Amino acid sequence: MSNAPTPETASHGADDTPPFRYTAALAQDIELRWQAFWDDDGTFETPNPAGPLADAEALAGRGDKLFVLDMFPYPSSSGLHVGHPLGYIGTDIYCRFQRMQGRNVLYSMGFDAFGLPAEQYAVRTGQHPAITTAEAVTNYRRQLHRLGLSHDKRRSIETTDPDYYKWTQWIFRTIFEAWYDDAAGKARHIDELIAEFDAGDRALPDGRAWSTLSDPEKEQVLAEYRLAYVSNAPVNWCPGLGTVVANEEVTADGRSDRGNFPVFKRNMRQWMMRITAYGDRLVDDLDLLDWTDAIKTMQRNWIGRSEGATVHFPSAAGPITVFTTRPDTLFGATFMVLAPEHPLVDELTTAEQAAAVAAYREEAAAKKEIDRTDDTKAKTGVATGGTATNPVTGEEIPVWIADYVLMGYGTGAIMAVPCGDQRDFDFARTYGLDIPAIQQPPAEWFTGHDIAPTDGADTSTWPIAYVGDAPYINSSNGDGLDLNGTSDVASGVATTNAWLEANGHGEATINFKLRDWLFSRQRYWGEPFPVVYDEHDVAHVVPESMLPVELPETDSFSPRTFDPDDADSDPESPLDRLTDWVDVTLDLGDGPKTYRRDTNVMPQWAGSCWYEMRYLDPTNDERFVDAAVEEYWMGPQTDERPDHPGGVDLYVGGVEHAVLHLLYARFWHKVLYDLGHVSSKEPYARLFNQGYILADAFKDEREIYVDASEVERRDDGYFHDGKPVTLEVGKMGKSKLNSVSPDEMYENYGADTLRLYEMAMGPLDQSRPWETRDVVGMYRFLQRLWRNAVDEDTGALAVSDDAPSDETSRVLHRTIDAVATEMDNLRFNTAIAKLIELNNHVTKIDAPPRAVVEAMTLMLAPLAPHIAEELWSKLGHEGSLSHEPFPVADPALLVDDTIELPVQVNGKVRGRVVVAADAPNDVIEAAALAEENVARTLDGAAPKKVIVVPGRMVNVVA
RNA sequence: GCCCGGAUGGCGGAAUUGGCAGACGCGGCGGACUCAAAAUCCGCUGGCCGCGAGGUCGUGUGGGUUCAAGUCCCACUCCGGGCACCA
Repeated sequence: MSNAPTPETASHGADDTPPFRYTAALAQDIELRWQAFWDDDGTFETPNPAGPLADAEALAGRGDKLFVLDMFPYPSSSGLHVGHPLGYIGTDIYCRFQRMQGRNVLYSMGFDAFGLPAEQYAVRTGQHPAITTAEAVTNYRRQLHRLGLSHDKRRSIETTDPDYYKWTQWIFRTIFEAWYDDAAGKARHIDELIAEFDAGDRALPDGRAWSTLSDPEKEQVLAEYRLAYVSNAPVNWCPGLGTVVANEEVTADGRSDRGNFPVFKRNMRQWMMRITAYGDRLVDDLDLLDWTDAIKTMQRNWIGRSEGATVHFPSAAGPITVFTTRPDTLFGATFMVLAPEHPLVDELTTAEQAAAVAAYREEAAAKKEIDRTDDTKAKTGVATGGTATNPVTGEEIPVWIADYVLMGYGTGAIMAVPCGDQRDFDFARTYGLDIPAIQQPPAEWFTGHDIAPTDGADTSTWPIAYVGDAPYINSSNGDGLDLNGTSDVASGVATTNAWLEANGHGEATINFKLRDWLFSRQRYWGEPFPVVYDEHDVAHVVPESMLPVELPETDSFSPRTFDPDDADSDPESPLDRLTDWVDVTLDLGDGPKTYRRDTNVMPQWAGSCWYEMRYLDPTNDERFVDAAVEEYWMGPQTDERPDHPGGVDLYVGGVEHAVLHLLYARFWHKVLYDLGHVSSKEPYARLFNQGYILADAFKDEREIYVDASEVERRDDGYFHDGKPVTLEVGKMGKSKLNSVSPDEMYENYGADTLRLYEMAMGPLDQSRPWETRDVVGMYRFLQRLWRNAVDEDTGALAVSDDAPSDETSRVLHRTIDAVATEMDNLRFNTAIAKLIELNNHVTKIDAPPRAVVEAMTLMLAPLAPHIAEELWSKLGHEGSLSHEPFPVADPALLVDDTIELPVQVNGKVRGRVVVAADAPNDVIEAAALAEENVARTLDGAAPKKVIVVPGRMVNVVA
């Protein structure tokens, strides 16, 4: 370990500022020196148990492992604003604190550098995305480094680096070569499936004999099983962007979320990922995760698992199939509603209704999805004139069409149970359809709605549908199905499902809202697929030895865009034009042959689906991560919890990734787990969502943002250039002209002040508004703390070797106790407040005792590491304090001999008494009643009751 | 429409299982230093009444439980986020 750096000279602030005052200039001097020291010293390099970064000796000196991860940034050309590093500062403090607790902490940072924004920026400026991305990454690295984050820089990655995306492609290859074995409940290698087909142990779904199939036919069959497959699925074609966008990238009104261009549905050959195979496990394993209930709920809702039944209603046009979560209510199904686009509508429609149906379908087709699904509008529909047979009652029920039923969801048809569903009830009342009761509502329900109780099927007086548990009535068909009298929905569902299955009318079904993941993009700036097609158009993944498939150089990286309204245009990827690259001769095991490369690239999510694992073993060129290294850092902590799934110990990031990123990463991780490549079942054991930094933004009368830094506050409002402007609070961002750069803060206050300010603003998980003028508070705190230890005129240490007073010791140890607890729980705002209190106490001491200053310096170190290192060095210590033990509170100093208790009379504080900490209740009571103001308030009246809460307070009930 | 959060001084926020509301910071006021200002330092700072001792009101609104409610329960208002007729 090298020696601590020495300051060159005293810094100089304003004319008569003492030369060794903690000014912004001195802070900068200190910060740059210590950042250089940490780099040279390798202070934050973390040893691995195996592989290139293994260091057995260093590892032996460390305690338990801790893997802390930030959601890595997408480097934009405009650089960081002070909102970006909020979470990074939090994780850095936590890591520094845990290092001082002896943990072996892995903490690094990478860059998610592929993606459409870089490509679009490059298109706008005419520069290659590789160049603009590299510049943005360099700027981000500088800004983050200047913040003093304790990253292990050897472990940093960029998703655009071929050495990184080689393994992204390898994982794609692995997923392509896998299938989901429902019986085993896990993914297996595709060769095992082929072996089963070859041996005749598994039949083809369509009954053909495997041995009679040609190779391309076999490949077609296998594509039905593979976890990555090409599908001729409907996609969202956006001619204005020249690319296909995912469902989740389309806004509610059917436009692209980037650029706001129209989006059209069209069919296209696309790579898909079979994430739906993991629907159950993605839901069930949420129970193993230390995430907030809010995020878990969002994932559950997105996956949308609902258990119910598929039911077939016979009709003249063939069976109409619906999915229902409430098959137990089939006896109340008195009509059906189909989407206007449903393929059976034509056949069901009678001659009399043909004109009305045609008109309605035309009307529905012209509506946007948002209008069709607008809940505030009245439901419309028309009868087809056709009927279907309710399979449990045998009754003919009318079939309607209505635009609120969407072809894209479920089967595009529903059964309507008007007595138990408000939407169906409204529809039935509007169009005069039958509403027989199938449950007997309780008496209170009738009185609650001011109507006379009815029984039997009559619902004519009901104002609304009855939704709730109640005994079934009219729910028996004399053919083996009888629910009458039962009031338990679960058993009603189970009984009905069994009957449907036994009689061939349907079966129990689990339905997911989750769809397979559209995994290809017609763009340039992404990972190329490691896929080639042969003369039969069969996809082959290239062997591992041919990875990475590098993104070819080109100057024409823009997607070809079209008239945004031209729905009939054909997508063309930038890679399509590079024929030298597309047409390739390879030997895939049966001699050199000509192939055509896949010209799609992967979506931005790909690189972020596994990046945490590359931090573990960034230079490994044999494997994406060494197995022993993965197990050390991410293996299940079964000693902590028997069902611990493994994964990152703490993952911090914004709630905007609650669904997509987290779900995709979990899916990839589970595939890798099933195939034995990782020991952890889940990538992120604990998730913490940080808040956002908000900032005032101002709009002028044209509704255009004005530069927030130029706005003047007056008593009568806000003004820009003398004109009134309106205030709008929101996320900080370049487009709102309210960004504050960290560079500005480094220059005016220093990184330590910025770190403290961001943490002191409020709890880490809460959004809070930025106020530049408040930053000075933390700057003053550091100045006072510095002055307590250092003579501002000479720069010499100004501590005494005296033992601290009893009072000071108690304050110190109470602070140690509180700060350690608060830091361990990520409550840095209150940890800072406790340190300020201690420092304010120390300020009152002439020459503060060394023991107090040393402990205070160590406690400050995670929060404001540079000034702490400098003080530690001035206190005569060699090297960095980063691995010094965090101070430990002496329990004896946490308890006082005497305590002051508030005394209430009827709940209002009337006085205070000082008693021995271990005083018995009757002594406390006597003291309380004797207190002057208490006695006066009681005015001689005898108290009815006295409540003594030991150590807390006394309440006298008069 | 449904679901999930949230609402505390002029501002950001603090407050174990219900137990002294307003820690800490900003701002404001007063003072020290200075020719003066800035910076820095010290003190005060929820509203109202009172010379004071003290009293009184007070955690979005209205009820309730309790010796005691920011905290628990019921109803409501507003703000933020998520979902979108999910069958």
